[in-house]
Amino acid sequence: MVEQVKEKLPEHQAAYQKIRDQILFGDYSPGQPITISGVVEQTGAGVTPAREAIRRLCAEGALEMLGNRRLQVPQLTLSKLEEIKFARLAIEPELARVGALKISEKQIDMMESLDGKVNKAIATGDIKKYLSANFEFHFLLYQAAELNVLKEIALSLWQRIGPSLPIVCGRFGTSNLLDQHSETIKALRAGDAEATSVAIREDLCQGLCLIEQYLLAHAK
Amino acid sequence: MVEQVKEKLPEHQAAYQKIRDQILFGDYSPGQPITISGVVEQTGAGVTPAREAIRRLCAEGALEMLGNRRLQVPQLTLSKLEEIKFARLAIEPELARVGALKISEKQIDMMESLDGKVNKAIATGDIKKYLSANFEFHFLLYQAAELNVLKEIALSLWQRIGPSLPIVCGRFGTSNLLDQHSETIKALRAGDAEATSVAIREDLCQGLCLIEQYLLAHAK
DNA sequence: GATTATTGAATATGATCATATTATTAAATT
DNA sequence: AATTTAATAATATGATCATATTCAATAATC
Repeated sequence: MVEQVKEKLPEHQAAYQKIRDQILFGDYSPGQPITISGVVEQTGAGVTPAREAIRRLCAEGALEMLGNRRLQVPQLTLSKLEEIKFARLAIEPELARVGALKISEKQIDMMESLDGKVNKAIATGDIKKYLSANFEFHFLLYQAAELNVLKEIALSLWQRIGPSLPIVCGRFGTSNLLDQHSETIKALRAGDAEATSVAIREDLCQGLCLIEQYLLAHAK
Repeated sequence: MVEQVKEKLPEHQAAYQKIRDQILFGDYSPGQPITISGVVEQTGAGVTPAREAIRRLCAEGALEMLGNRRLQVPQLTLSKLEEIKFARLAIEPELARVGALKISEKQIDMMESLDGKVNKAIATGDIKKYLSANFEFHFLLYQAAELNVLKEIALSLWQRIGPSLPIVCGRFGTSNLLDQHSETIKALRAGDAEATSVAIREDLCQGLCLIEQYLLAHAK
């Protein structure tokens, strides 16, 4: 008998995902205050599930508890960015390497299609589309690696920079966002795991350097 | 860990810390089911704060949501351990290196004292004492690094192995736990950050290899 | 004028309850 | 005997409410 996949995920998970995506794709600004009632309104969840979602996001570094019972989207400082950079460069190339060993042709096709979306978003200057397509591009590869611990760490790190990306992009414009993904696709098609890892590393470096420049320019 | 000791921290934080410490120091077993009412009893918190604490622990990988509305302490598989090993060896030596640059004499004294507790616990075969003293030894150093993002990642990784440690120790006995900490203290006293990093790396490797051996021996 | 109290609004917090879901046990069917 | 079905108990879930805390604006004091 075919088991029916009933996807009725709990409110707290639905709320978590909704807010998380909003954070990842630039719907919130660094330093923006977050309230429970705000999350309740945004997600349609009850107060208790909303609180659960918030605690989870705090644990992942996507939100920040201020001590005085207040919540906010964290500010990205230069020193925090350096930590994130270190961790991402340690984790994500490994995810890419192992992902390359396990990914299927069909999934590579999907990545190529996502790469197209990325380019289109860059061309049209649609920042949110760019962010979501870029995210999906990377995490489709990471997902293939079947390394859930490392993938969770990577996700947490992405959540920490999400809110700053629209500001950085707005400053430099999407035109400066070169597409580094074709190298990745090429390496994947060739079945070259090491080259895939290097390509992803290059991609990360480029993006992180842009943010670095922005923060340097705006440091006092 | 070392949360800011506020006047009165919220129930959900107190509950989180209590359960987390129990997980870190081996009061729970891998695969053990966790219930909300159980957490309520353990912590004295209400249902809502208990749920918040649980969600946070899930986000940190200390607990696991089973899909069927059930919770458990995660099982440590060999493949998961390999991921954790990779991440810990990437993150913790860096925390040690930067910690060595910033740590004070007084704090080194404290670490030396903790090292004494570790040795004593090994001698007396007190596993829980060993686990907590060892944890404090490492995280005092990591705390000094003032790299909160990396420290949070490290903590999450420790939480994932915690439940398996009493079993491993019970199998091999505490007598096999050589003390690798004196090298760390020596390097810190000499102000040698690189040597500190190497010493911590060695310490991690030793511990991780023990767990690896155990899992290999018990894999089917 | 600057600092300190005070008030009220907004918000977080924690408890309680009704409902929905799941697991477990016992009974019934094949 | 093995499997399926039904009933029960345990548990998670989500809503509501009373209370406590904090912030912001105003008034009072120096």
